[in-house]
Amino acid sequence: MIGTERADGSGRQTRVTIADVASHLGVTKSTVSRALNGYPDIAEGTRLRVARAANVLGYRPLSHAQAIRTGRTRSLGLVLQIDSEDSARPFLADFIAGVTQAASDATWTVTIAAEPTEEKVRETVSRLIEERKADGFILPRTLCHDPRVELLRNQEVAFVMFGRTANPDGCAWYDIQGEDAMRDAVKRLAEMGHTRIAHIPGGAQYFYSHLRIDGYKSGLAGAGLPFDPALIAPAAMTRNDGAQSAKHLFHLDNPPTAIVCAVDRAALGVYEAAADLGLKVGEDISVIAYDGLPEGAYASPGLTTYAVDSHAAGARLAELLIDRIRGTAPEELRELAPPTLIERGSDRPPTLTPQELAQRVIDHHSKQPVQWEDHQ
Amino acid sequence: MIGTERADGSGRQTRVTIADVASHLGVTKSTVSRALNGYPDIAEGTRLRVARAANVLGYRPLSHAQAIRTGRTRSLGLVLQIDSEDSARPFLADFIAGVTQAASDATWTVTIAAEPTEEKVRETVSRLIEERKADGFILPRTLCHDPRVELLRNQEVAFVMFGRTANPDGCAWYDIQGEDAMRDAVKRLAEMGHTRIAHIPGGAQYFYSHLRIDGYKSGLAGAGLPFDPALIAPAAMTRNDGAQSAKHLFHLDNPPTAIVCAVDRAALGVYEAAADLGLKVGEDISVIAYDGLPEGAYASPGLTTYAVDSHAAGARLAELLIDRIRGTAPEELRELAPPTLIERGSDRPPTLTPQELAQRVIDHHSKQPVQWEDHQ
DNA sequence: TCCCTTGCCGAAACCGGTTTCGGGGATTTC
DNA sequence: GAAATCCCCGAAACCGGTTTCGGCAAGGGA
Repeated sequence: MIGTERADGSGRQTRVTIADVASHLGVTKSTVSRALNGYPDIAEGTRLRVARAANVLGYRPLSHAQAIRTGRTRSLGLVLQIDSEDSARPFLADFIAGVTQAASDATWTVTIAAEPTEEKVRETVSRLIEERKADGFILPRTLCHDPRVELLRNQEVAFVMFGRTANPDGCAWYDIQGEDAMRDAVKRLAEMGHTRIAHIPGGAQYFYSHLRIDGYKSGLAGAGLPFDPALIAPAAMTRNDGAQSAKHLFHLDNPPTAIVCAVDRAALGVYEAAADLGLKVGEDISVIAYDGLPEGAYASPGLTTYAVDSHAAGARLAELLIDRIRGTAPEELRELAPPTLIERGSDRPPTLTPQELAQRVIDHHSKQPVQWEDHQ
Repeated sequence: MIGTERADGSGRQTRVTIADVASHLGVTKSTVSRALNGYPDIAEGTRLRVARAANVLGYRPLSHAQAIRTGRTRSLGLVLQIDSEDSARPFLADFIAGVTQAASDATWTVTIAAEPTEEKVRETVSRLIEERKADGFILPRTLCHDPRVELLRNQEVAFVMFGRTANPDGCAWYDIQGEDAMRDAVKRLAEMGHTRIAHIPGGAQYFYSHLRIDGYKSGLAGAGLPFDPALIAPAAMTRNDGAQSAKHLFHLDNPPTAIVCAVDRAALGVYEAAADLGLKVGEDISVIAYDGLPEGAYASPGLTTYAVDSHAAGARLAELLIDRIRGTAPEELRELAPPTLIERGSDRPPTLTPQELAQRVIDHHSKQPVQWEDHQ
């Protein structure tokens, strides 16, 4: 008769089932179920009585008992790729907090996994689908041609991307307009008086890298500056690679006095390369980047950068995915958000012409032994 | 008759159920279930045939269908507390990777949530228990008196702690011996010639802070140095607090020439305070800390610290929790691991006596306007 | 007054597994 | 040779929900 009290013999409590609230009201399970799930063929009064009784008795539907019939677990899948070295680390806590809090608010949960390689990520996604541990997936760091997207499209499993991709068919997404950030950065530097503005892009496999290059170019066009392919450095996703790319730029015959980086980490490498050549960031050379890593604030001078709100992104992605799982068309679930500029000290009007800068680099080498390949 | 092929009318694939593999072999569902779950009353030959058929047909039991009867979801719960400001961020990626990879290897999954406050953490844990979304929980950052532990003990839900706690009844744990790290740090500094060695502890609510203070004291005792309560600074968990605590120490009449910090972040604050007073870390003042944050490597000089392997910790915690859920007694699931020293440049033999150091601080103030309360 | 809707809810099947119960056949025991 | 065991496995109940189907009563139209 009861449910919330102790079990028959053991000391363990037995949970309140839908049958308990049904018998408590003198109706059947089916009525309770339909009332709670908003079916239209339930009288308003009944719906209220059921809701109240469920609340009073402390009834919580067992999601996996529901799942057996509905096929839905009310769970979002999040499979991260975490390689041993520096990856999306600093974002992660905020991003996860955003995703899980939005999920919590809708009484959904998040099933998370992390794998070191792209292939293992796919395997894990497959396993989660097969075991129905997740009703849909959030895909961070989307690639131009993303095998995860292929997989999920084929299996007809719902997903949303953090970022855009080459083939948008059937894709829902949330993304920050990194291209606008790059455009604004160039504009900003041009207005300060810089005329030679370089770009260090991110890895070509990421779709955003291409968008940001486009943004860089349109920034040049907007400022009336010519586009010089030599000013697009080799891609850099890490501090070390950023340093290499920066050295490459500094040793150009006609070097840039400002560098716009696709990612903060590369910009921190620019600091390193500048220091090695006796150049001061924020004086001899200006830098603007993108991401909003905390390290940028501790660098000296502080790194001017466009920050992304990872918490908000995660939260919005969770909401979009829930909508997607509930049947909203992917075309209606595409959102872009602007980045926000954090002004610090790394971008200033130029103090040197490109020629003077080139001379400084040459002078530096004549004073010191060349240390070109030290960051092997 | 079949299952792996297309459904009746739709184009969607229908999954392989236990009934499919049963009819494929001409046995009943119950036989298949018992064979797969290792029941003793199944003939060895039958067990093999079932296993092979399941494999060939690609049968994967639906964990939530099992859960409805067994009450187990094969899912580990991980509820993090992430406050807006700096928390355990850098560890997090590695830790999560460790937990999820170990869970994956056992074909378990991880249900994650993050909440900003202690209270909301408890609410979420309760919800996950009520909805049976997790069979047990991993508790990071255990407090001396941890309400989460109370909750789980009362509900008789399995859990393992990352860290120890005041009342170990019914607790399983994995922890790094931070007390040994503090002891060794003091020993190391004493052997270098330091005689005034201070300690900046972590927050008193964390059990590890007390352990580390004990380690610090036993290090002093081991080196034959007297314990001076004045050398235990106010607790500090952040850079700013660390700077305050360090200033407090530097302004002592008989200041320390070396500081052992319970956490890296506080040590980075020591750098700040030292710089403000014109003191050089690694020369005028030595610092050793604990955590192994990446920021420590970028500091100048590099911070000597004891690092914890978060990935290994997460992985081991997942394994312990699975054992715990399967019924192993908590007393048998308690493990301690040693931290590993990362030697960088922040600890050196003393170049100043405490008296000389005190004089340097006084001289500094006479040269510059006092800026005592600038980090408000 | 009668018939046909419409609104609301009960009865029962169903989802995909697990577990209890019992029974048939082979083997052992006396 | 009959009875008692033991080894396997089938039949069916069960877990806690959802969903289909159908029926009863009230309301509406002729």
